[in-house]
Amino acid sequence: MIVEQSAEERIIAAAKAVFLEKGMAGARMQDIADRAGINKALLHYYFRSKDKLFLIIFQEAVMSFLPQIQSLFYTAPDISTLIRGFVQSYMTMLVNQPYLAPFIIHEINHNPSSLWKTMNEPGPGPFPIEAFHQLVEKEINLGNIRTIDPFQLWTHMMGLCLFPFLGRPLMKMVFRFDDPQFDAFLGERQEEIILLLTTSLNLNK
Amino acid sequence: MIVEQSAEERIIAAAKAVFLEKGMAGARMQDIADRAGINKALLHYYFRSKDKLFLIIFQEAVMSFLPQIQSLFYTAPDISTLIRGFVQSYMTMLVNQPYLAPFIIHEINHNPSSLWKTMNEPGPGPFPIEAFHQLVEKEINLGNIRTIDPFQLWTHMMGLCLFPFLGRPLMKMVFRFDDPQFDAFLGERQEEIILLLTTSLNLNK
DNA sequence: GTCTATACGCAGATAGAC
DNA sequence: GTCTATCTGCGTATAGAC
Repeated sequence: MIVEQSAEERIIAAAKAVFLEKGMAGARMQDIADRAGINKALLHYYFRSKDKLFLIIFQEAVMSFLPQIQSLFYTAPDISTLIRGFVQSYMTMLVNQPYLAPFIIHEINHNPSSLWKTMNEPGPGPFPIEAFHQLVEKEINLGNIRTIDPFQLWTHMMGLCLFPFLGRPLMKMVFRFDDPQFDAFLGERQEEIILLLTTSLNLNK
Repeated sequence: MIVEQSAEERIIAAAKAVFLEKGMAGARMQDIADRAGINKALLHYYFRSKDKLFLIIFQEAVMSFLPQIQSLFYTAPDISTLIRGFVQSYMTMLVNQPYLAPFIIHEINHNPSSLWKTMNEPGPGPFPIEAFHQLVEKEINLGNIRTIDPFQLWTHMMGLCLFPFLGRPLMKMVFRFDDPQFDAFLGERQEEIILLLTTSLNLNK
């Protein structure tokens, strides 16, 4: 069933598509208006400026970019299950939103202040780093994994999952992959990352 | 001793600084002229357009971004030495060029065609993926490392080293690190990456 | 709320003097 | 080669009719 969208909803959807693909500096209000099926003036009627509209899209994007793994912490019986669940759900999300990672990386490096605006909002923080910290230390004390800095482990997980979505054009060129080959590579990568992390942490007893 | 630079050299240096910091869409010809100590007209005298100037800087950046590890292949006695040499030299380069990684990632995703122009130039290819492929397969056949797709290993190495330089603002926020803390984190990261890779490949006998 | 028309500033590129 | 002055188009934002 097709639902009628209000002008405001159509603008948000259009702005999200254009900003994520082109970035703040490359996006054009005209493109957003065209995609939403309205004209430029109406954009300024609903949202005063390009900056205001961008901030809304940016904040929404940051929230979906930072892994929402609170639930994983409370359901995963051990860190092996956590890693597996994280890698699978995070990479699936990235496959479905191919522009998200390059967008976030670019914008946080060029306008860090908008990142802080996002963080100073009410509600639960975007990522429970303390909980992750405690879980890793618990597993180390139990002798389940080797000694490792939780910050380093977090960076491993993020970097291993994210890089293919950031460097895709480069990798396609260096590897001489076409799109189907790259998709196959991504599919195999989930298990490879899980294997890499678990073997290094001594989880594959 | 201070060497006199020609106007053309000063422009290239200024363009490199501005383009890497702001990106193609965010860079301004006026900024480049100011930094080079000349005026806008002279930019167009030496380089016909912003696009032409950008392409020069972009090609140079890609060459320094793709690891130049040909020499490592011929001097490293084994893959453990290769990994260690790669991680140390690559991360040192990235520390010294903090804008390089975000710049490349953004531009290749927004103008992939310029990447192909870069690659179709004469001279040695930017990265000897075949040589890497053969080395990994040789080590697998010798029983020195576990079975692994060389493309996956390459992606591990790149992603693990690069991500902190791409997500720095995000990580500083999530980890609540200031600059000295982040630098210390980067220093420790080199050995952590080497440990992660070697233990997972069964190289730490 | 939605539109057309337009004001305003900015940035890339050029003309032409020296 | 290097400069000042200027042209031109584009993009954000606003004015005002309906």
